[in-house]
Amino acid sequence: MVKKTSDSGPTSDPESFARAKTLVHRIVAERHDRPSLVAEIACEVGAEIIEGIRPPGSDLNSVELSKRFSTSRTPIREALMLLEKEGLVDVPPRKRPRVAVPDLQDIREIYRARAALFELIAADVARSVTEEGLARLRAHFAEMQAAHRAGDVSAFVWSNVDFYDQNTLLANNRTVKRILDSLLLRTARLRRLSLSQPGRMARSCDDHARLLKAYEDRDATLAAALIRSNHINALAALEAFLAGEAEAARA
Amino acid sequence: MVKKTSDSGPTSDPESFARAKTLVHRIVAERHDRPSLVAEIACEVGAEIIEGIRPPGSDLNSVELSKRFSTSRTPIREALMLLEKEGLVDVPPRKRPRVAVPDLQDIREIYRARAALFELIAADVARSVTEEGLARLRAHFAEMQAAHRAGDVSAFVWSNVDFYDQNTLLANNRTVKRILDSLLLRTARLRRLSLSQPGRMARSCDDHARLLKAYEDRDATLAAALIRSNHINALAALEAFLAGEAEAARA
DNA sequence: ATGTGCTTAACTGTCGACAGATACAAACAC
DNA sequence: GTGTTTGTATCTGTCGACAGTTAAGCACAT
Repeated sequence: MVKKTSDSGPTSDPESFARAKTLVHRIVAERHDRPSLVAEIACEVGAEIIEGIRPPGSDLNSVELSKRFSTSRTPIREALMLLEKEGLVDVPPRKRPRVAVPDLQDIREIYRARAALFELIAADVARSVTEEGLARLRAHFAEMQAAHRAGDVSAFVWSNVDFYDQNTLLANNRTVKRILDSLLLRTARLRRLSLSQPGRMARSCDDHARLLKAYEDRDATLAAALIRSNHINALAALEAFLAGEAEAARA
Repeated sequence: MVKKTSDSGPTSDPESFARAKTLVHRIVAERHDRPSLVAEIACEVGAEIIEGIRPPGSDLNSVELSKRFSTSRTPIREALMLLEKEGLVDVPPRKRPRVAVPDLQDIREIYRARAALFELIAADVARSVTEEGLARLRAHFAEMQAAHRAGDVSAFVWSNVDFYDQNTLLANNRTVKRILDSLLLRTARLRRLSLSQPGRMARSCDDHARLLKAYEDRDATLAAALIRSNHINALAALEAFLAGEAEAARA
């Protein structure tokens, strides 16, 4: 059963949902130039997963979805396969598809893989970045700061996504971009949790300021080290949050 | 049209084809515990692509494939989507599916991404490897040496795949393993070309001997640096080969 | 020979239906 | 109250068909 976005909890508002949908579209429907039925379904359902409207482990009934989108089950199956490819959905053979349930090991692995790949592209960016590229990075950083001052976690998360997107764009590396996009999707729901911890946004702003400085100095080694530690910090914060949540659940 | 393996050129023999099929199966049908129609089709077609029986850019007619496998087009479409997910096939919307054509930039990106991720896991392996793990790595290395002495490029390639597989296994990192497997698939056809260059197998043996030594010494930093340079070397050799081939094509 | 427009055959996306597998629920045993 | 079996409703995998789109072939002009 799908909850309407109108009664969404603190994890989803219409604006954030729209951003989530755009993100899924960019990643999942990358090459689908024309509006495609399958892509539309995948984006909608994917955004619902990212925004927490469909919690991990919940059923993705293809009959129900086909009614909702007024199609047959064939496009639904394809859309679910697209989302499975991005790690958002589990489609075990002959069993009911479900929203993927990432465990702690998955999360650690994803953050570490992201760290390693961002190291690679940060070094490339530091070497080749133009003044225009720097300006774009600064703009996204400014958005992050503004969201921080406003205490708007959701806006902060999306500005942060934009910032890293700009990095992958500047590195001009399609393969790594694809992989990072996919990994991003799988942690999109968790990022907000991590950043909602007190002091986390401030810390993240500091980290990104230092990274920006390294880019300005064209210091590839430092940029790589910084972007790596940014991710390790984010992972630590997320682990702390999840540990606290597990504690709370026990009480 | 599908060529039979019996009239295959130097890029495919039945044994190598079987290995290729097993590889595709492991990656593409990872969680399909039961023998599945879709997985079977994907493995067969994927192996044909890797082995060069279906050259890059050739058509993958779903009607023809459905006749060949005696199924309807639905499982064929799913199998092609699985292979697209691994980068072996291009399925543009409303157009004919084709075998993917990796360009030079793709190849560079894939090798560099592989280098970055193998760096990550090599460090982990060096820190945590047991004597049993080392024994397995040595066994695969011995196979590589044997293939080198026998001048059997195909056997060398597959032993090399086993060696790296053992690395990802020892690192116990499912996420990175998945990514590396996927990247491996896309370059599987090219590895043989690279390694068929004179002196390349000898060089690769030397590189792997050093890596093994670093593991024995539990030297994470050195292991990471070595596995990285192994990949950079392999890329350089491949680029040299492709440049030579382009030259030959022009003449 | 080369390029251009039309015709037509072939292919893809989507559909509704059916067979077989799965998971839920109720009845039953302990 | 708990665990096990059985029955049933629901879901998935696959199919053949149809409509709309693509591209290959052919005639014709340059």
